[in-house]
Amino acid sequence: MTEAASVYLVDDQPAVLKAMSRLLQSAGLNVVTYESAQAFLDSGHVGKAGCLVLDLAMPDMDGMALQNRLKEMNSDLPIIFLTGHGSIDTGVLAMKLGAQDFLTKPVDGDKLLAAVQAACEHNLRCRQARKEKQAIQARLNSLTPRELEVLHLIVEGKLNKQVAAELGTVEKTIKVHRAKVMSKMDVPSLAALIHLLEKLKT
Amino acid sequence: MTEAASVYLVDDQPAVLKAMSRLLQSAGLNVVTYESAQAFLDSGHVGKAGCLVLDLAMPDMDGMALQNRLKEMNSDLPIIFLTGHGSIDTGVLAMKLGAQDFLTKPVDGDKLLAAVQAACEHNLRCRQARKEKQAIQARLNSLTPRELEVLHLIVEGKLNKQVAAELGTVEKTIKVHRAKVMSKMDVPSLAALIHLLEKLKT
DNA sequence: TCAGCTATTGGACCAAGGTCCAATAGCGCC
DNA sequence: GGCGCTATTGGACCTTGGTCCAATAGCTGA
Repeated sequence: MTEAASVYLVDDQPAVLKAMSRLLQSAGLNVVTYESAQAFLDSGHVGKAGCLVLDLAMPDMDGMALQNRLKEMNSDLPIIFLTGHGSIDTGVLAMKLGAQDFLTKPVDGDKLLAAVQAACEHNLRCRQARKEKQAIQARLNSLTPRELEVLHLIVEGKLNKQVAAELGTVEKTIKVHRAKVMSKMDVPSLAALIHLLEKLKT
Repeated sequence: MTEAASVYLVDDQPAVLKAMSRLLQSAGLNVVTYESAQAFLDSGHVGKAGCLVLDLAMPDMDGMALQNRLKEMNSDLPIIFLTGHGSIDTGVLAMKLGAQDFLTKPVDGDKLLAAVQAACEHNLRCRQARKEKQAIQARLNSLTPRELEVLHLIVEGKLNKQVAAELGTVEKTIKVHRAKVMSKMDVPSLAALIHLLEKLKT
């Protein structure tokens, strides 16, 4: 049904990767490992389901830098940071920037698993919400510019005649556009249309 | 216009209170100080505008405990934690539980001021949103049970006749209830009504 | 150039919503 | 018992929305 979630492990120390990989796999999780942030970015797994377990301190691109990159890319992959010598400030900053969790090495297996679980669930919800939004957006994109104008005014609660006045045309024309909008957006009622657009906002 | 925001300082060390108080006041902020979490709770300032600057380690009730209490009380006062010897874990935990910020002592004056500014702005938005919700809720509460039933079905996009069938009555009756609903909720259109209820959800 | 999409409009007609006035019935409170 | 609120219903009437069929005009890509 839904795409299987994976845990993407990024750490510059192969030994750490190996150990954590074993831990997560023994809990029945799919694991993919990378030895650098760039390697993960290049892998094309950015938009996939699951979560990221990320070492904070790495050469070239460190964990926070990757977090920023992902943010720019509008990714919704939750990030669990791991750090050996992080400070309170970096931990707090990472959380403020939207990290899912921030754990210290040596990591407690149970904590990591719990964090990964929570992250995957969160990601699942995000992905579903995103999918839903995309479906709605696709329908919106199928509207002609004129239909879009009419849509906006209708959703604002304007009457057909008011819309007509605002757009410099007559009510009959608006009726046609309105019917087209309802049909293209695939909604049976004004209420459903508004609910649909509200979902897009959040 | 809007209630003046204050910074509520809680620390068990009077010297720290005094120093921070001076710092914040010199930036033009209203400051109120407390030497214990309980003292703040007793002060009745929980629902007021502003933000809380809270020492983490205190006898009796510590900072996190106060945070939990406020959460239970459904407060939207943002909390900025201060700590002398906090760990990464506590910092991350506090942020996960919704803290506005988590700073280490000795605190950098600029950082604290910036955090307080951000917190106050956040609080202002929260308070406005809450106020709006309360106003809507008040209108909802003025509806009779029957009107509420009708409201829900209408917002789902049902036709008057469908609502009537569902409630075991006739369309005429629903029209009356519907008119009452629109009047009591003070909206000019179905669209506005739905928008109003959507605001309540978030 | 022609087909297709878009925007526009007209007319007719039906369904649905909104608004008057008016009336009945149950229920709790003074 | 009477008053007020709530729920209910009827009828008349108007406005709005939705749906047919039909037609014109501009613009664009094949």
